[in-house]
Amino acid sequence: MDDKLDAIFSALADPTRRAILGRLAKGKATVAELADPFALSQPAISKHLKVLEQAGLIRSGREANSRPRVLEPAALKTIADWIADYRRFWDQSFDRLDDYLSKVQGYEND
Amino acid sequence: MDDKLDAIFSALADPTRRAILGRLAKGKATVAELADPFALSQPAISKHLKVLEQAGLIRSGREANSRPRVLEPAALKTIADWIADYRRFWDQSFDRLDDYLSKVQGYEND
DNA sequence: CGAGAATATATCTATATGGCTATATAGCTA
DNA sequence: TAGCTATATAGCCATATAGATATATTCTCG
Repeated sequence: MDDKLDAIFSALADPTRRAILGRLAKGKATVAELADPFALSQPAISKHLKVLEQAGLIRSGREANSRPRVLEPAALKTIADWIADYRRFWDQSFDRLDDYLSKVQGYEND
Repeated sequence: MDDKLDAIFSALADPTRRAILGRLAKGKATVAELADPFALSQPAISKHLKVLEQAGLIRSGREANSRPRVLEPAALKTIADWIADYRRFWDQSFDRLDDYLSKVQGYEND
């Protein structure tokens, strides 16, 4: 798990890679599309994509000639869960809100 | 802001540093106390602390002979906010819950 | 099958990072 | 002030990372 967190945090510690995730949040994209906004070589982008994929933040597909990438939310959830343990430090109302919700359980939630 | 995120994510991409934050979540601690659980030299720990401090994740105090560290939650909130933009990708109920809360606003929240 | 398009891999270079040991600094306390 | 304690800084080494360019691979299409 530590290794997972290492890889995910490390992958996110780069503005290019975060921007790529931002783009993928709008939907599937090819390598060329992902590279377009940047003044970087295509291999540089491929390298960033490899880092993201190894961290589990994205996945590669296969579509004719191209290998489109999609977001893989599980990895983001992993670190969101990690951070959640610290939430009480900045969000005063968190404990009470959490408490409140656990009692309500009546709101629409499948 | 990108620089800030770079520094924070990068600081978190190390298990030793995350463990230090975990310890500080239980309260203020001296460098010696923070170093204790690890098989690392004192200078190595001091370096990690510097990284955490430059990322804004901790602060140094001054108490007689020692320089105790405390958690600085704002930096963690910064990345929690960043991740929040992706929450809808893994949390199906998020949109509706968010909607629900914005209507209630009557729960105890100062 | 041959050409072109999309992407990956290899190799090289420069810089960053994490660890160590040795040493410096700062504040108590006798 | 001298010495002890707590911590920081300097300098060194090994490895990792982010770029680049050149080249290889894999499909598609005529």
